[in-house]
Amino acid sequence: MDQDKAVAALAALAQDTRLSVFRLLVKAGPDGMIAGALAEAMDVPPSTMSHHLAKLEQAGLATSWRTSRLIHYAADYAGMQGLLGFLMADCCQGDPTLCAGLLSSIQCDIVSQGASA
Amino acid sequence: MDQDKAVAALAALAQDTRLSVFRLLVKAGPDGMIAGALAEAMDVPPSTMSHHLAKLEQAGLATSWRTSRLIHYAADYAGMQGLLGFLMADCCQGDPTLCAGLLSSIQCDIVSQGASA
DNA sequence: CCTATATTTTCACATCTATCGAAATATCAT
DNA sequence: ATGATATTTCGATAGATGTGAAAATATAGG
Repeated sequence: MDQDKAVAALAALAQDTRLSVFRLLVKAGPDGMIAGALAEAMDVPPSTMSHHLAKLEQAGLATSWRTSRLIHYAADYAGMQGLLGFLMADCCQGDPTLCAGLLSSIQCDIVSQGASA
Repeated sequence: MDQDKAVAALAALAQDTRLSVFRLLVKAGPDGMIAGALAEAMDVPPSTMSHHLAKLEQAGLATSWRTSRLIHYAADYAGMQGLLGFLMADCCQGDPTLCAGLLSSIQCDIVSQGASA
C-alpha cells in the first residue's frame, strides 16, 4: 500500500453512497451482495451504482464475480487491511502511547477482548 | 462519529498533499508544525496550504493555535481515533475472525506487541 | 433466433474540488 | 505609526467527480 493507493482507497470511501455500500458489503461477508440489490438498497439507478462499485473495485476495496446473470460484489478484506495498516503505521511513528489510547477506543470485539477496552 | 463526519474525514485524507501533511503532523507529535513550514515542505504556495489545513481542521483531523505570528497545526488524535473506530467497528459486525487477520497486519508497535503480529 | 433480465459502458451535464495570485488580516519590531 | 513577516480570505479558473438516461453487452429460457 503506497500513498497513491491509499489516496484512491480513501477517495473511494469518501462518498456517502459508496461508504454505505462498503459497510453493507462488510456486513454481508464473503458471499457479498448482488449489484441490483445494492442499487435497490441505496435507492439509486443501476448505472449509478455500477459506477460506484467500479470505483470501489478499482480502489481494491471490493471484488466481484458473476454467477449466471447476477454479479456479486464483496468487500475486499485485504484491501481494507492495507489501508488501515497504512493509516495506523503512521500513528505510531511518534509516541506509541498515543496509539494505545487510539486502540482502546476501537469498538471491534477482538480488539476490546485483547486490549481490555 | 456519524456517517457524515466519516465521509468528511475520509475526503480530507483523500488528497495527496493533505494525506502527506497529515502524516507529517502525526510524526511531528503534539507540538505540531508551523503553517509556513508545511507549505515549504510540500512545495505549495501558502494560500494553497491554508486551504488544505482548513479542510483537515474542519474534518476534525487537525487542530491549530497561534503563537505570535506563527500558526501551529497538530494532528487531532481524537479525530483519527473516531474515524478508525468507525471503520473498524464495521469490520467486526460479521465474522470476528476476519478482524483478527486484519489486526495482525497492522504495523503499529503497540499492536504487534499486544497481538504478536 | 428472439425476448427478457441483469449489468455495464457511453455520453452529457451539473456540481464540487484544487489551485494560486492578489488583497486583507494579524502580529511583531523599530 | 510604519514596515516587515506570517497566514488567511477572496475570487477566478481548470479539472475532477457524481449522476443518470440511453445504448451496448452478457446470460438465460423459450
